[in-house]
Amino acid sequence: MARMEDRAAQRWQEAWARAGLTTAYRDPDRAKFFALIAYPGASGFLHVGHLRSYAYMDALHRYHRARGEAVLFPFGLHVSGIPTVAFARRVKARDPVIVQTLEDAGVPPAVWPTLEDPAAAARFLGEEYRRVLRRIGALVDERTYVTTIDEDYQQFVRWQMRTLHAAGEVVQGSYFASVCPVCGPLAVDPSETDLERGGDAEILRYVLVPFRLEDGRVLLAATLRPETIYGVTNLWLAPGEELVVWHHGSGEYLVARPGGERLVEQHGGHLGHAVPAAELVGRPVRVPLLDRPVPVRASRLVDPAIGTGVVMSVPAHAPADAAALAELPAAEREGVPPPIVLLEIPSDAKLSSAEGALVAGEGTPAERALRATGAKSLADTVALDAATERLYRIEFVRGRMTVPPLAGVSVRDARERVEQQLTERAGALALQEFSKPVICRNGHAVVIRKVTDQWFLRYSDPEWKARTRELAGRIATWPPEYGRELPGIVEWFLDRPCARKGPWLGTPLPMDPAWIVEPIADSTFYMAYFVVRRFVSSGRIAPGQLSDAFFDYVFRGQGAGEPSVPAALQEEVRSEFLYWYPLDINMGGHEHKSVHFPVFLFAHVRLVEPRLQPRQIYVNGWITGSSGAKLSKKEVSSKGGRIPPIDGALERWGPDALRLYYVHAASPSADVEWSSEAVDSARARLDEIERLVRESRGSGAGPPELDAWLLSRMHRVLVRVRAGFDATDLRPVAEEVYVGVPSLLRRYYARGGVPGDATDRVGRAWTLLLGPITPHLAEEVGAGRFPSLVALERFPDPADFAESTDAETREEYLDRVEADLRAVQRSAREPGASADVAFFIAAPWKAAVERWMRELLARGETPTVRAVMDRAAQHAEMAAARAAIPRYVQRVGPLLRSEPDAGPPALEEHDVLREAEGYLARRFGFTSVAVYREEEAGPHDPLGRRERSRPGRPAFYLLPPAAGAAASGRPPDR
RNA sequence: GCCGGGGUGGCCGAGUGGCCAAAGGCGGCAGACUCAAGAUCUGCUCUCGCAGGAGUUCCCAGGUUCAAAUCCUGGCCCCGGCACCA
Repeated sequence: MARMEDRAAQRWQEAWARAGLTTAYRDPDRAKFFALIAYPGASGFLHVGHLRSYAYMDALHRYHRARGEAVLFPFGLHVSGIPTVAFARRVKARDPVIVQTLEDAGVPPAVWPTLEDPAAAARFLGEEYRRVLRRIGALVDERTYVTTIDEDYQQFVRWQMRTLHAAGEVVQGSYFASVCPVCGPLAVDPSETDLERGGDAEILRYVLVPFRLEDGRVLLAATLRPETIYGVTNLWLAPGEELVVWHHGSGEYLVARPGGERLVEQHGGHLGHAVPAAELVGRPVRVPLLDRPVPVRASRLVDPAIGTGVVMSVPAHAPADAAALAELPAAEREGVPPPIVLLEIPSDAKLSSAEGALVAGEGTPAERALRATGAKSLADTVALDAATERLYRIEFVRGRMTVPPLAGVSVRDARERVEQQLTERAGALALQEFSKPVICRNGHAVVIRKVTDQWFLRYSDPEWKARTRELAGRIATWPPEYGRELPGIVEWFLDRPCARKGPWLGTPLPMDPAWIVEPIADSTFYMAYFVVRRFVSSGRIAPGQLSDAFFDYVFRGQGAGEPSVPAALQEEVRSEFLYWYPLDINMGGHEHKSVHFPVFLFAHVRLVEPRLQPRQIYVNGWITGSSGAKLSKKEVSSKGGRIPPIDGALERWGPDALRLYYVHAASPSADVEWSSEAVDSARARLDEIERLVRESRGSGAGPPELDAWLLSRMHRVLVRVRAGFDATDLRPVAEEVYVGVPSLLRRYYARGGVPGDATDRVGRAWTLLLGPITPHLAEEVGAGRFPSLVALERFPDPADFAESTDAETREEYLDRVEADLRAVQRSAREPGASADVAFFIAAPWKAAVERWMRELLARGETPTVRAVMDRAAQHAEMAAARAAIPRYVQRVGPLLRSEPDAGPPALEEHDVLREAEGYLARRFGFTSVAVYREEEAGPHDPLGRRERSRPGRPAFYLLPPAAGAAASGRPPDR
């Protein structure tokens, strides 16, 4: 069945394409809507998670089209950088995970070898993505399709880089890049597309402090806390370690070999002969800045692979140093000065209880931390690491220096100052290092190398930044919180490398073609290029004609344009650009919040005039796996995976159930854990809706008041649906269209309505409402009801459906009555067993009394019995009720406060209930329904229930069935 | 530490002063339909109550108010980013 439906879906998709919906056109008489999804990267096959944003975006485009706007929904593929190269490499290696996805996607093994070439893989994946988008019914403009390695796109990127360069925003400087000494530069990235492991490594920045031996050679100690120089009591080397001499300038530095190699990468120089640690242990070195002698000692705490293999010992503040000293034989401890406390936590610092426990008690901070965490020796690595991490953190955030030159200075500031002094006066150096080993795909250790001619985009440029921050502060965002964050992100944005050297896909940097423009930098302004691309793909402009002059003219209105392009054509492109721009929405996942979206704003600020700046950024959540993490390839698999691959999902549920699921599952910016069950239920809901829409056609005639109610409610549905779409908030839209309307119709039928003119009108409008989110279903149920395609129809207008306050008031009143009946039935011993009901409509005086009481409340007075009675005395018609008023005032008084001040409904309760008798009998299984006015109900109300009646809330008396009839327990039915 | 969010019923998730014991969904229970199952439909799903009511709830503790999930103060905890740090 699913397969059949899938075929039907395909038929509609073809019909849309034939109707020209996959080609945008400009219409100067109409408003336009231009919105897109941030380029997906071509790293493999799409899975069900990727389609969420497309479902959203397509629904928005379809809505805007139905509102009569010209829409442009472009699609292109980002293949720059490493992911596509990595994909091709994994195909070549026949990586089992990749092989599985190839099989799932139905790619015949004969094709696999062609995917071993990155450019071919990129083209292949692009076609694959387009096929999937068609299959879910997304109406993307076919002529915009482009990949970032197409010749015309590269022309565009070259223009962009040259323009930024000319504006002084592309500069060269030095940079520490991650490099495999064998394979070349690569990206250290958690996705590890290029790495075997270590993708989550961070780059640490050590300060290398020179400690001079009496013979002039220097031990270079690596530290992350240079301010602790004031507390150094000795140096540590690893026992048995072999140091090497690093010759740099005129100096001879002693360091462990791994650190020496890093130093050569980052500072040059060369490594000389080896020096055993044993030769150095016991000798004195001088602490720079302080010129104080301290001894060298050996301890197993030192890992020669980390830093320089030379460690400053600060036993007062480093738990590990304290533990190491304690392990030293007494003889060796001789000559090591006592711990020096160099900072303290001010007594008035606000500490959490955990922090307080760590720094409480006697002894040095390190001793206290050891005590608090229970770390006994260097062997307790877990406890020791905890002690170190927690103490460092508290001291850094809260600590104040106590040693003379810096007394009172915060540790944060002291660190900066000490580093500066060490660098200027003592010749300290910096060393960058990964926090954990990083291994490339070919098994080599990755290093950090200093690159002196790195190309940067100068995002720190104050003028550029200021203008971008201004845009960031006013651009619309979804969710709105992101808009509050965005200016800060822009503010802190640093210069970014914008090109790399390496075997990557992308555009050579025009100023220096040995460099490839980096993947973030080549996709900041491409939204504009989509407009031009439509002329290239239709053959009207050749890639070779896309000169700088052409782009200057089209995007910036500068110069005379490209001579080889006819002026009229060039003018057409320019108008087209000015028509579609500014971009209405750029939509992308969280991962774009701190990089892509900011640089997208930067680029626009620099390249186009203010009126063309983008209007909205839309951050959508992910579909996540069971752990809440992004879907992994392992989870998405036909074999053993919990989540079906895309084609499988489309076959199983059809495109619309998926689309509804995406839109309805959660707030768009929230992550949602994938749930097949939820898609099942979306599927079931659509089946029910299809039935209801089909049933809505008929020739019956229902009660006219009921029809009025239905149409009036539909009016409100339309108002809310349009508001939701206009605010790009689709979840409430889905709520109305897929939950609200069905329950509306069900209620209509239950109340005695029949398919006829009213339901037909609702059915037609509803079909149109279904269009944006579930377009295939809309076409199915719309066939024969509309002249051609539903997708070509105008969105329904609330004005087409008359509001009727009377009708709605009446139904609300009945709702209220039903709720009361149910409440009583619920609390009764035998629920649902009532046989007869008698209603008592409140006497008219009650409405007057309630009105008076409200007036008193409104004046801030308490509605006392006396006040009401005084007033009643002036009204002759109230005389008969005098005895009942006090009790009524007392009962109703407290209730009025919490009830809305709407007053009693404007309707004739008696008539409404009489008309609803049949309905209530069916609904509650009553054998008879009677309605009386309170003042004439005496004989029918042996228990005096009629007194309970209030205006708008009739009292009633439920009569249990006669003993014999009770057993039947006739259930309610519609 | 800074910036931005957040803590709601078995679960997900709406809700920012008053028909809120709190939408909707999921899950659960009961019934209708069915030979049966599924689907669908109806009702219920904090506690108590043989009459439409009462009690106690929206992380915790205070406060403002006639009225607080919603506002204020303090606390605990969680998430994202940056910074910082092993």
